[in-house]
Amino acid sequence: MSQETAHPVTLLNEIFSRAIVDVLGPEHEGVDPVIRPSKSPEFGDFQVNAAMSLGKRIGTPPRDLAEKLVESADLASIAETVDVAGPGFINIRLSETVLSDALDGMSGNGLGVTPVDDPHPVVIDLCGVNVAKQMHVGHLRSTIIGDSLARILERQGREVLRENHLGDWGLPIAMVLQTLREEEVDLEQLSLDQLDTAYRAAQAGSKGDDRGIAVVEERRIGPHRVAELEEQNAGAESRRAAAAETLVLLQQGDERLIQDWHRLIDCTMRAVYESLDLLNVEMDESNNRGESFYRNHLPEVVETFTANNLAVEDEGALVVRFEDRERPMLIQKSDGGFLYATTDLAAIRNRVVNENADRLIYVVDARQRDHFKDVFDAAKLAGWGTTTDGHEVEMRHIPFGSVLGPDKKPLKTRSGENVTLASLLEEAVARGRSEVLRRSEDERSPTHGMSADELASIGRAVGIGAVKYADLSSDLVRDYVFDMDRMIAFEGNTGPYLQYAHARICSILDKAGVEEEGFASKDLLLREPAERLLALQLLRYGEVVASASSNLEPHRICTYLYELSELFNGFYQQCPVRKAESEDLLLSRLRLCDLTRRVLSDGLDLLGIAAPSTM
RNA sequence: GCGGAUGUAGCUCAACUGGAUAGAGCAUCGGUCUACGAAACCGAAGGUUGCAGGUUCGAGUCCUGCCAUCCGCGCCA
Repeated sequence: MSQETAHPVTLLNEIFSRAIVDVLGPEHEGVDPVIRPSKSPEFGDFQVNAAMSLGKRIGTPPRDLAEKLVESADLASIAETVDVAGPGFINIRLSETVLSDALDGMSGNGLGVTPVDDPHPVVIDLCGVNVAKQMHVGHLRSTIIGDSLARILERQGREVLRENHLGDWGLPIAMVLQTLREEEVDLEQLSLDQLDTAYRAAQAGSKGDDRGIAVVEERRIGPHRVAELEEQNAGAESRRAAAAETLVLLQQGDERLIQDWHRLIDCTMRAVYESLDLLNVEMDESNNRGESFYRNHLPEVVETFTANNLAVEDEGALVVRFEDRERPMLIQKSDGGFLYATTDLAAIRNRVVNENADRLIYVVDARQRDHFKDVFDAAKLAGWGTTTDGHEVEMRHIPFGSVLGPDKKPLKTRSGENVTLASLLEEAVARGRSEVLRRSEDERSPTHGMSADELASIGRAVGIGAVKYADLSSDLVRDYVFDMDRMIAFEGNTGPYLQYAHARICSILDKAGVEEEGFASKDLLLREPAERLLALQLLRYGEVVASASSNLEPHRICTYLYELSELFNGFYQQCPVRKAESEDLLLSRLRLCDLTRRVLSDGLDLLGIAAPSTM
């Protein structure tokens, strides 16, 4: 790549790194010049912030140092203006050619996204379906955040393994099987509703547990309450005993029970795949890596800990202790049974040792922070913090907040039950469709006269896109209030706003009637402020994807795309494309439109959001 | 009790990891179309960044102490 087609930030980094060494000496080799986009167009295109922190460290007034750097830096061929301002900011306005050449470079080069060269796969643990339980809003977040992170990493060329850590084994499943048998449900005709009922019956039956009594006793609540719970407990105990027997049979591979178990999974997963499909998330059976997958690995995992004195017995159970905290982690119960921590450890071992992954990402709600801290630390103690070829493994829990209702409490239905994912998506699709339909009734709308099928499909993309965008567009750890009216709005920082900008560009390009070859190699003219601002924003795309990837924060892409859409709309307002005053300007602006369209479409794809060409 | 997260305009959220006058969008008020798609654009108004200290040229961002809300804390997952 010649110097002329390099990215402006790359150019400025090189020039100012050299200037820093020239002015301050070779010991300042590799110091970051801190190049940033300018905060405001009045300051130019880019600012260099290094003079201030450096000046302080070496005892030179920052402004003087900034002057010296500017003197030493060879900017004549690329900059229009260079100024030192304020306490020591260096403001730079680049020449039109540097910008247009850089756009040329990004246009033919993956839109400026630089590939990451790492042969290790990345594992992303997402979705987390419980068999026999319908998906709810928590699964929504885990699934679409995880899917977006996967897309971002894949976009950089990394191999990503999406793993759905199914809750498909153990006592809870045995209890459901037991309940279904008692109620003589025909498993061949098993419906999701029946399964749901059985799950809740099983839960209710076993949950009048000891903990309830402990709490009641602790708080010195009346003895009648204790007696009540004890009575419940008696029933629960007998149910648990029955379930435990069922579990033993299941573990021994009882043929009929295994067959029932498969039916249970099929019934649950059919609905799961339907929702995933609607969400535009690509996952199928091959992504299932649940508890049953690891069930035979658990004794070995525990063995690794005991053999290395990493686990000790405590009140009959096996616990791992950590130096920096009181709280131990249980890996085996006093009755010999294993816990979810054990399964998570088995998964880490498999992902590192067998799949050779060097990055493990867990998209699980924020309440499990402590759990993952423990599991990661324990895995490192066991030696699974390094791949077999010696790379350090990065284990990251991506904690996300809860979805709240209008009352700011976790989202529930009016009757107090969890909102199912299916019902939520159904509402999103219905809202998207009605919005699209309503606007298509306007004779001047490009969607006017489209077939019902086409409108329905666009409406689906709008509704689902709205929900996904709302979920991904703010800092993940924060709770957010689910408000369909705000999400589906076409104004403001929403999915539909971005989709609209995209559709509008498609329409211009379509109506211009010029094929891509007609403008692909034409000169980009960036004379108008709006053209220049749009160009600068387009040039940031690669860096934004890189930052979303290293921080694992999809909302950075959302903010960027929103700003891009705003700048495009400003450009659209001020710069006629089809009615441009000359042929050269027409072609140049078509190129800007096309580049913007490609970045919008690529960015929305990283979020897993469809970009219809008409809406 | 211990540990963790969050707190920014009336509301919903940003702030490129310590940089210039803390930015957007809703909502409110006022301007732009016989439309390159007005589902858009431009403008006005709105702030002691929970509180109090500290670190330095410079703090929403780092440190200390409080306050409020939420979450977690050994044989559930």
